[in-house]
Amino acid sequence: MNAPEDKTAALQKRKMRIVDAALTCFLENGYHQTGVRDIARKAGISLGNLYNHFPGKEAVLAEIAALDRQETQPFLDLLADHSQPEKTLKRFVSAYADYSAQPENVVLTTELVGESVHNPEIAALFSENWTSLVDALKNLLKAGMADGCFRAFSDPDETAEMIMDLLESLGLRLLLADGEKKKSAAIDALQDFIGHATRK
Amino acid sequence: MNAPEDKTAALQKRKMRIVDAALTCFLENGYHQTGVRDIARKAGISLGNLYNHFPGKEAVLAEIAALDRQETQPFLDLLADHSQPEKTLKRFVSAYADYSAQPENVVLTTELVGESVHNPEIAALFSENWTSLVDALKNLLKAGMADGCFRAFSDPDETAEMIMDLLESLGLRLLLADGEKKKSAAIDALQDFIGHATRK
DNA sequence: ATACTATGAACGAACGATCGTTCACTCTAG
DNA sequence: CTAGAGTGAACGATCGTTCGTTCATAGTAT
Repeated sequence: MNAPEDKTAALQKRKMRIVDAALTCFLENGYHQTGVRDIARKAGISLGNLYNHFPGKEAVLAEIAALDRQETQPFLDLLADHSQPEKTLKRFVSAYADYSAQPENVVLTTELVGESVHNPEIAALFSENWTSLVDALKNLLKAGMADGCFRAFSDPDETAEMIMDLLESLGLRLLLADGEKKKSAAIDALQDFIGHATRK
Repeated sequence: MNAPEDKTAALQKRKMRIVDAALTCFLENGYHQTGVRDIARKAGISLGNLYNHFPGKEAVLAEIAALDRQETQPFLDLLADHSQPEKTLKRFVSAYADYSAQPENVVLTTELVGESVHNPEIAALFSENWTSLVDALKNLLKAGMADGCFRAFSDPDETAEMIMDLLESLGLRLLLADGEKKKSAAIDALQDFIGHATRK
């Protein structure tokens, strides 16, 4: 076979296998309840070999948190469209609510937040994703203020953060209620609530 | 000394000492990072004696979650005043925001939520507190709709849950931002946001 | 082509620490 | 005398990490 890029690609594949396995474990049992052996077993590799790819357990979590950044890109793209701020906001809310309503995303976020409270390194990674979304949303709100389709927010940044809070909380609320019937009603109510809070 | 109520009272004191110690540990390092030995040491008792008062580590957390219910009582009282719903809502938001902005409350809630995701028993206790607050708030919103100071919410229950979400999220946001200057601005923006979302 | 060496992925036993829990025991108040 | 609060050693399990080893492959000198 050919050059070393074949090898490094294979290595990346292995790393991904480990990350996927770890993610599954963390979602099922939580970060602290998951042992390194659990991850290795689910990834189909040996315990020792895991340490050839990651310096330790926390590094695997950090990799997961870092990969999460890629997931936010589509939403950043969505928010970049300032031509019709009100429509863009509605579409963003709808899209992010769908994303946030997926149990796996809720559980991962919960795990990451819980770890962030006691672990600055994870907190930094987590805050990066958060800030980029809040910034993009804030800019959309400002654009909407400028062309008059939103009311004049005294603090667009805080407003953006509160809208993001509502979106993130939605998923957790649906998860802990575990009644399936509520999802669409909750999203409707959310659109309505944000609509009234932002209109002139 | 006198009757057995003296003894049971002393026992309760001990239990509280343990609960307090456990709470401190959980807040500092998280539930899973705290060992039973840490709790016993901080409570000033022996390891074995802790098991004379609690059947195990999880029971201590459950006790903390249960005690949390007492903290919500003042807010339930506050929300029971339906004479001027708009004023009551503002006062509730202000009071709960202050409560929620205290780091210890944020961290405890975070810990409890994180545990609830993987532990139905804790989830049940947590959901009890949550539901009582949401119900009281929902009733206030309905009263406000009836006498015309709020708009007609299509789903008052969802609205109440979203307002609670905003209040709970506020504390976490302030904690993770760890900039001290933002608190009053965040609360102002929150009042403004909720005000616009609920007015006619 | 053939032998030798170097590389590093892969492995699982083993390490020391710590986990939650149990237990046999002492001490003390009623 | 007795009930039970209080003690800390000890248990078996599991934790994250390290270690010595094997082995397939790549490169190189012959």
